[in-house]
Amino acid sequence: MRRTRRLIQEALVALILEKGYDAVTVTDIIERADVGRSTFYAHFADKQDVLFSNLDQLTFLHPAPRDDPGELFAFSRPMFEHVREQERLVRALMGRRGGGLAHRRGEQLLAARVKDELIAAGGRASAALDLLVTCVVGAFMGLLRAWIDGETTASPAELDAAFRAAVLPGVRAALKET
Amino acid sequence: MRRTRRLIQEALVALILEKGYDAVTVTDIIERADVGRSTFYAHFADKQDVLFSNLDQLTFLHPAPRDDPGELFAFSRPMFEHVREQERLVRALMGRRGGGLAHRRGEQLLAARVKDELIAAGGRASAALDLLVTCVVGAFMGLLRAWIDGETTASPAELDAAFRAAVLPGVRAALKET
DNA sequence: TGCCTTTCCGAACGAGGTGTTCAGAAACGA
DNA sequence: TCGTTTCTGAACACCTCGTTCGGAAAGGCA
Repeated sequence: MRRTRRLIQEALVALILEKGYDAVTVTDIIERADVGRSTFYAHFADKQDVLFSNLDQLTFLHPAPRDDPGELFAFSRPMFEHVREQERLVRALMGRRGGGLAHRRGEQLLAARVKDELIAAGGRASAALDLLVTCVVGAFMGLLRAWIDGETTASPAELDAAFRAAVLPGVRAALKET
Repeated sequence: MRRTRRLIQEALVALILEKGYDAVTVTDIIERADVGRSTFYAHFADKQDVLFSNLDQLTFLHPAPRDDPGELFAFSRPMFEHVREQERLVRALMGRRGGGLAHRRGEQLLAARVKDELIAAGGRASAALDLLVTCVVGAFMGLLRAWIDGETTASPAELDAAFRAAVLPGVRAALKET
């Protein structure tokens, strides 16, 4: 049943926020969800499976594509806003407490997007461009995790501004050289 | 004995490179090190303790301080070079296989250093500066991990160049505004 | 209502990991 | 040679995992 799946997913999210992903055991989950042990394994392969099953619900990972092809990194602000709206779920899945697994998924999706934008803006695919993408993604994910882990209380607008200010000058300079 | 400690540390490094940190068990370690179980617990509290005990040997985490106060982020190139020299140990401790624990230590040390440099270069301590620091550290650690995990084969000089090109324009602009 | 199918329950199991304890062996220094 | 430090490895209680299985509960359908 779909209800059972949801109970298990929500139990894991709640427990991650309390103890951190690594400390949560399957036994914890089934007790919290009030579900039989065999029922758990009928729906999910293991703990990680539950974690990933929550990932689809993170709307900020699937932002609206290129509305305005003129502006670079237009995803930034909406993403930070989505993150704030889904604060609870994001904190559980993407922060330090989440064990880093979901974080890597986010990095990969973002890297693909950033690379697309840079190429669309005139960059040529090359090893140097990949390094630039890595820097941009690193900066963005750094800000994201700082906010998720409560190291900053900045608003989405401020995070967006900091990201653009830090990264856009270097990116523009790199694109002009091509 | 110091020899025993070293045997255990080296066993963990070797095993991380083979299986990844999470998959390594204490039993694995003592078998590889050819050491009694009780001996292990006489020297280390647990697996994580062994991991952290290796951290002091990472020379790139303790770079020579501010030789030339004029140049921003002078640590970058020497760090990438140190990383290459200690490739094996760095791969085990700082890469994805290392479980991310040591990676966070590196982030913290680097963040403190970057913040110091920015303030020495005329930046004023503020929330905005902290966000900038986060971006810079994110970019650097992103490059570092990309190299560690074999996503790029760039040389230390190339990594350094990519880091500076991506980050310095934004940093200079931010410093001028103050 | 009665029947049948799907779903869930929870106890039990074996396998494997953890960290501790302890008596004895080995190495070492004086 | 003697005494101290260090290591050994078996045994321990405890926890977690993922599976199995008989039976209970829920739900559709006639």
